[in-house]
Amino acid sequence: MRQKVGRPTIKEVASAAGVSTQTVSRVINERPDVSQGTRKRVQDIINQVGYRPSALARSLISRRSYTLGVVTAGLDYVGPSKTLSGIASAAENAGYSVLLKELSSFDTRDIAPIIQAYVSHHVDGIIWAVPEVGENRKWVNNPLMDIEIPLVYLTMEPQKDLSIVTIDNYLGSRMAVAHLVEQGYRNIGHISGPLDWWEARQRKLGWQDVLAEVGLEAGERHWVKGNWSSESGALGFEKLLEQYPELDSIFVGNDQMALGVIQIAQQKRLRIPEDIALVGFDDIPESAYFCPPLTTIHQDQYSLAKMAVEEIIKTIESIWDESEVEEPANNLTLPPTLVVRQSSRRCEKK
Amino acid sequence: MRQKVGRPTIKEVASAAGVSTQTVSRVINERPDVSQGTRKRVQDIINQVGYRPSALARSLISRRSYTLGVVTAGLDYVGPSKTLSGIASAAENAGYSVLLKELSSFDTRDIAPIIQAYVSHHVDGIIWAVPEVGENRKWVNNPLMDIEIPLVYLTMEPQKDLSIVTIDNYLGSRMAVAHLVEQGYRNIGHISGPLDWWEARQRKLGWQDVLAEVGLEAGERHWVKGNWSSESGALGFEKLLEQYPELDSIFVGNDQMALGVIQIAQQKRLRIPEDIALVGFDDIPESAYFCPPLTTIHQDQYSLAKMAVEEIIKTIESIWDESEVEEPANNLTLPPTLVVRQSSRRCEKK
DNA sequence: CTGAAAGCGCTAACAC
DNA sequence: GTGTTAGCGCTTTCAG
Repeated sequence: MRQKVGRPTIKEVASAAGVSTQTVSRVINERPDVSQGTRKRVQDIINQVGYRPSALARSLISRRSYTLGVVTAGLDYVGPSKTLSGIASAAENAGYSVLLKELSSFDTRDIAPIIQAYVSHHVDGIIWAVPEVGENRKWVNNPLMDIEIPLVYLTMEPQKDLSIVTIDNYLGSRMAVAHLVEQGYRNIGHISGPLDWWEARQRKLGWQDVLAEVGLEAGERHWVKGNWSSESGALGFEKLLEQYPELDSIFVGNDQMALGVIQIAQQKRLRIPEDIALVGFDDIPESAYFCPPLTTIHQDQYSLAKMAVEEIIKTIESIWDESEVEEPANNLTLPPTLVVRQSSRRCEKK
Repeated sequence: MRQKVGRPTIKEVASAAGVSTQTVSRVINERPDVSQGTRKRVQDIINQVGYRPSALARSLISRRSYTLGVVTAGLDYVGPSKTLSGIASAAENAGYSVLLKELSSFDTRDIAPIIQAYVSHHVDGIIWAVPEVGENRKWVNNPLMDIEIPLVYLTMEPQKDLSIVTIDNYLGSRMAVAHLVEQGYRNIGHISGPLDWWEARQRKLGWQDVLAEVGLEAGERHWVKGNWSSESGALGFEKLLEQYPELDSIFVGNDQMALGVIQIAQQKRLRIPEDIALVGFDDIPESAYFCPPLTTIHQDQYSLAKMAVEEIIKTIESIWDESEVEEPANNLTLPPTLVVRQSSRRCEKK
């Protein structure tokens, strides 16, 4: 017959120390109103039996779980996993646990079960760290979403009355294209990401706008659509070369696709940057070691994540501080930076 | 004065439906002993008020949380994040939540706080998805670890009485080197990962053993140490060229370092594979688009993760099935596969 | 089939 | 300083 041991409870500690459970509670919560002697005695027992207060029971009564629900998607991409990493460490530092949920697809529309699960777990806040794709944000202003739980979104179009933290993709794209213009390139093509992604649209728009502003062409034959993969970059480049033979440089929607471009360029004996200059987006670790090293736009997903966590915790705290002033929803936009490497340096065509 | 709204409780549902809380409980747990009429009436109220049973209260009483603690590290690496992705989806499918904790460094030795936090949260099991580095497994057989919680480890040296799920790095390495031998290469160097990593040691060992078995040299001057980064691969390659000039091929400990090798090779006008053949390890998505495409060893981290989750859930269930037979600790080892691309195809040196 | 009572592990609000 | 009483939201006896 197996003896039921289980973990020590506050009651056991109390009786072992000869005090009431209330006193033990005071000790573990570091309340001042316990005498030194009692405190030490209780603390000793606690260490001795390895007592850990039940977070469950505590959350149940205190109505706070110190837990954040975090929704991600595409953890096999560099961006999302880096973001998650930032969220996890920021939450940890703030004393919050992370209840993770990964969406099986980017454009999951039925988010009710997820929210409900989080409600059921009494999370104090939710971070929606999924990029905006297709209709996957349709629900944000739904009546269904009249949740009492603070919610912060990552990487979506800024919107009134919502807490959103995002990288400025449009600005990044402008920086990339402006750099090519400065370097003297005049026939600047674009390989975009899938246009149901908000980020892909922003990046394409930046390209169009900068070219328009300096009086260069950005028409239909000057760009092609990819799907973020290296393969689509390779295919896209071949197509672009056909429809835009004067092409002297490309702003590519992400680094993976740029890698595909590099491969085709090698096959066709096109030199980078002498024949075709290249700028990517994302600054994945490998991009510094492409042949040639890739000029790209660096996004600091880590800071982004930290800001999101700080934002949501601020909101949570404000609810509990009884400060009648509800924390207003904030839109925070982080600027990316340009990293210049060899793939875009101006070289005279021999 | 702020009205306390809060979420609906079982009590409210009960009184709204004119039944006792027990009956509501029976309905949400889909117990058979409720009449059709009552069931429907209760269910309607539930949907109407949007009632969700509290997972906290349930776990507290049922002593099961249907939650898995998952420990990772280095989510900015491809491997760990892919593994986490697999764990998240497998857990989801099995109806378990994931409480995530990311270690700030690989060789965290003081794991007590982590375990204690998980105990406090009543997790049903823990998946330790951190690679074995340095002394970071010292605690596994500690008395401190006399936790009642099932624990499954990923990616560490198989060990009796522990549940371990891992890729066979040694085998993968053997496959890589054997492939080079088959292709006719005879001066096969190695760039290893940091040797405090178990995986790096395994990969190096496979290289040594295969070479020894076929009567080729694998001495001190035939390998150098890297740290997984592309930069270290580049540096390592330069050093290796000096100390091992006859070098005709390299088995590199991971794909990132192989990328560094490729960069240096281009600078030195060494052709791959004509002058130097290359095999990597990991099969990161980019490796198919390196110049040239990289032959490498593919590890299926996703299946690995799935197996770990299945393993731990089996153990958890076995505890609750009162089946006096404790589930024995299992060591599962998954074979990787060789992916042949251009970087290792035998070409006659012109 | 349904309800009443007890209690999971803990803390808030009061007594003493 | 410390103990008592009540109860967080739910489920498990055990009556009816």
